[in-house]
Amino acid sequence: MRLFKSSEYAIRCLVFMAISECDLCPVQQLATELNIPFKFLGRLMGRLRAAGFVESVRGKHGGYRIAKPLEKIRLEAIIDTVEGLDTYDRCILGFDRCDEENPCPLHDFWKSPKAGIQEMMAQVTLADMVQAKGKKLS
Amino acid sequence: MRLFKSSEYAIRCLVFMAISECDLCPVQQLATELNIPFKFLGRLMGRLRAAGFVESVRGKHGGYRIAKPLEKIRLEAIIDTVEGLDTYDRCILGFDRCDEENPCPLHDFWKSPKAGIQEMMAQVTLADMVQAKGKKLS
DNA sequence: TCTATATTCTACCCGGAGGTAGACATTGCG
DNA sequence: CGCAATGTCTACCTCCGGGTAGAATATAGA
Repeated sequence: MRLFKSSEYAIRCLVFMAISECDLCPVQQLATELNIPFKFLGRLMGRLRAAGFVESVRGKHGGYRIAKPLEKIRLEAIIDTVEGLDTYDRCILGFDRCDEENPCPLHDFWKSPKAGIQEMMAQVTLADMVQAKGKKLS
Repeated sequence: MRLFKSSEYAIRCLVFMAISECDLCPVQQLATELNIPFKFLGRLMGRLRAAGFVESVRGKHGGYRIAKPLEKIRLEAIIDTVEGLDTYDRCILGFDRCDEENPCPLHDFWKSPKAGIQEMMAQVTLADMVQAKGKKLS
């Protein structure tokens, strides 16, 4: 079980920006502080911008800032934007049509753990992550 | 959250063999019945054999059969053999040292879902899967 | 206006999981 | 023996997530 590297990066950047004193964070700063490849992060931030999580200011002294209230940015939404949610709502054996009528051998055993993951992702917001006791970002 | 294709294949094959009337299952039969690439499955079965889950008989009328009591084959062990367990016991943000002393922003939220997955994998055995109400294998 | 610092866009490379092909080894059976 | 059916081994191909490089564009400030 692991997120895509891109999702990890996105979450760490959003938490960093939420905590940061600065208003605008240039990609260079995020990349350096969080130890993320600069060019790669540039593209990722563009996608977070397109999705409405952040807004950008171009040119000198530009950068990114969070564009919504922290409570309105759910973990689920971040992951959905970056990598999609389909892998978190599928049969653990990969079957397209695995349901109560025609379940795979792991269907019942997988139900509860899967629900746990989904519930967590649906409830936790950026505000929760910022208020959490842990702030390790690199 | 998803298993490697190889893990899905391994689980489906083991359940199929456990259910099957036949003693020996040739790879060709498994590949056809379960719709798995033949050559690919050949290699995978070799690894399941090396790990002791199945044993093989070469030559005409050969094939594979399960080599241990079904109750002694845990889901955890299958997955460990095929893809390793490290991705199921790590920080969800990918940090090497993320613990109670120095937790990441998701550490506390991730604890319970992660434990749910690990517990499920550690408890479910091949016998459980065979007895489950669901037997969808393709 | 010019320059430095930004974002943004496009093209390419790398490694690993999944998949394919073919040769080789082993064995039952006519 | 000789053939057919099987497992076993090695080499290669494909796709995609991750990562790199460079040019184009925008803008604050001297």
